[in-house]
Parts: sequence; C-alpha cells; structure tokens
Amino acid sequence: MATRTAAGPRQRLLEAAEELTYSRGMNVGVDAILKRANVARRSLYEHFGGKDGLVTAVLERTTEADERHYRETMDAAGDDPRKRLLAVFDGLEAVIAEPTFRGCRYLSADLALADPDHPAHAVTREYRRRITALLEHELTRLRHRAAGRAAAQLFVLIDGALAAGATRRAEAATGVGEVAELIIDAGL
Amino acid sequence: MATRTAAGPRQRLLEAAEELTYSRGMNVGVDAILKRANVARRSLYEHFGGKDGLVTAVLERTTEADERHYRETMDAAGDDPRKRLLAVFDGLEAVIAEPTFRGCRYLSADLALADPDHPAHAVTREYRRRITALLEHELTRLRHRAAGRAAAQLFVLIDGALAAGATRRAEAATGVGEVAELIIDAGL
DNA sequence: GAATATATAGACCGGTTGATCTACCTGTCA
DNA sequence: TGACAGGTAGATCAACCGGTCTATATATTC
Repeated sequence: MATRTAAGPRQRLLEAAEELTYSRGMNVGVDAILKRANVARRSLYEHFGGKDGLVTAVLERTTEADERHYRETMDAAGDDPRKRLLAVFDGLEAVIAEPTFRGCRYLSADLALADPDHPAHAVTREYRRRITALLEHELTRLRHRAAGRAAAQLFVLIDGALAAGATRRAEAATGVGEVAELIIDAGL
Repeated sequence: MATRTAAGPRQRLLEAAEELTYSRGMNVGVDAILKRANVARRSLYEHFGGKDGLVTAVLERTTEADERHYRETMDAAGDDPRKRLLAVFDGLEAVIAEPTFRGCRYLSADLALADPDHPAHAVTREYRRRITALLEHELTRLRHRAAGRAAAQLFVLIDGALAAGATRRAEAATGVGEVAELIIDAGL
C-alpha cells in the first residue's frame, strides 16, 4: 500500500519547489523550500541528489502539465485548426491577467541558470520544441503555405506576450490574438 | 582639470558592471565587479551607495544608449515611417545574431530583481514607455488606424524576439520583420 | 521481536554574499 | 609646507549559500 499520510516528502518537495521557484525565482534558497515542504534536509538529497536535481524535476513536471494544458485548450475549442490556434492565444491573455502570473517559468529558468550545461536547459528546450510542433501541426492541417515558419512566428509571439506580461501586466497582452490571426491568415 | 588617467573609478565601475551584469547576470558578485574595474571596494560605496545603486546607474546608462540606438537605426533608414519601423526589426535580427547576445538586459533585470520596490524597475518601465512612444510616433505619421495598439503589438514582438533569441538563437528571429509588416499594414 | 528502510531534526562545513571599517597612499591647492 | 579630498588595499562582519554529517524516530516487513 502506498503511504496514506497526505503525500510523501518527495511530492511535498516538488510542490514547494514549484511554488517557490516561481514566486521567488530560481535563486530561492534550499532552506526556504525545505521549510515550506516540511521536509528534512537529508530527504532532498536522498530523492533528488541536490538542488539542481530538484529544480530539474520540477521543470519536467510543469512542462508536462503545461503541454497538457495547451492540448486541452485546443481540444476545448473544437476541431477547426484555426479556432484551436486562436484559443491558445485567448488562453494566454487569460493566464497573464491572473494576479499570480509572474512571467514564463522557463524563460526565467534559462536566464537565471547561467551554466549552459545545467540539465534544466535540456528540459526547457524540449518543451519549446514540443509546443512549436503542436502549433505547426494545426497550421499544417490548415494547409498553411509555410507552416514551420508560421509556427516559429507564433511561438515568438507567445514568448513576447509572456515576457511583456511579466514586466507590464496591463497593456501587455494587448491584441496578441489579433497578431496571431494575421500570421495564420497570411499563409492561407 | 579633469583627471587624465584613463577614466576615473566611477566610470570604470559603470563599465565593468555593465559588462558583468549582462554576461553573468544581475546576480554577479560585487567582488567580481571590483576586480574587473580595478577599483577599491570603498569607492563603490562612495559613488553609488551600494550594489543596488550601481546596477540602477548602469541601467540608466544603457537605456539612454539603447534609445539612442533605436533612433539612429530609424534615422539611417531615411524618412519613410514604414521603412523606419522595419529597420528596427532588421536591426533586431542582427543584434540577436551577434555571438555576444545573451537576451534582453532589462527583462533579465526585472526577472532577477524579485523585490518590486527595487529602483531598477522604474528605469526599465520608463525605457519601455519611451520606446513604445517612439514606435507609436512613426505609426501615427503613417496614419495607422490604431497607432497605440499597433505600437504595443510591435513592442510585444520585440520582447518576443529578444526572449526567443536568448533561449534558442538559431530559429529565433525567424521572420519577426515579416510579422511587423503584417501589424503595420493591417492598419493602413 | 528484530531488522530494515525511510523519515526527521539539526549541527556543521567551506565558501560567498553585500557591506563596513581602518590604515595608508597620492595628487591638488591654499 | 601642510591640509585635505579622493583613491587603494585589505581585514572584518553577519548572513546566507548548497551540501554533508550524526543521531534519533517511525514505520513496514520478515
């Protein structure tokens, strides 16, 4: 039987680290994470080998969840590829408007982790590749003339909306959906 | 007479901090900056009051230079507002392609400086306002139907290009100029 | 009941952080 | 000459960093 006591230390560590690395940045101290998770110091090193392992595991968890979120957003918009793509940008504006929004976790991670060999970079790179592929797939279904190029452009737009949202909430996501429409329709 | 010996400590501190906060991030240590500037520890606190004051002064310096750079880029493109705007995005692609490019200094600063009251945030906010105004001015000259909105969209595009450039050089700036054209022409 | 694996609590390590301080050196100007 | 502002060099500080360690408690399993 699995433990019955409200999630083990490993799970609590992942959740605490996910929250704190987002709200306080990747440079948050190990002590703060341990305190929040109510976990002994040693358990962190048993389960994840160190801080690097923990934050990498966090990113693996959130990228999976975020990719799932993208898919669900599109599925909820029906079957029309154009509507599915635009739904992504509507969802983006909603995410940025949330009071807890503090920017793109993956961009922050890549900027904060100066060491180019940090395992976290591989996770974020793979995540971006998958989301771009998701966009390209819909563009291809739409018979877009340059699906690959347009997918890259849409993703730059996503990056821009998230970056702008982090630095100036209000006017940030002003009409990114509109721009997405322009990119999509330019190739039809 | 001003000192003759190749720039005083204040200047050297600004230059060293400008380089190191960019290449190693805002979290670079004071020691590294002092060593690079060849300046005594005390001088930093005499001139800038502390690290916060120094990095804020650095941002004030670079925002001025960057705004000047935007203006020069546009002026070099002649008088046609549309060409002047597109020149900005051509310049952007060039900047990102440079091997020393490591992302937008101001986005990094805002993300790394968690404290919302840090004086650096005011500097970056003002910078973004000025650049957006620059874009809006050209759009107005073009008689764009929604100059304010389009300026905001163009700036999101700039943010996106710089963010994308920081995380995946190669395909990053793929056709941001193309998207800029779409935004500009959509309102004519 | 004993053994084992898995927690916890917390002392401790060396290293680094930003900041303060004293002591000394050097050029300029009255 | 002497005073002084402005620079250098470096010791020192408390706080914090990630990581290792010992000792103890608590379960599960044989």
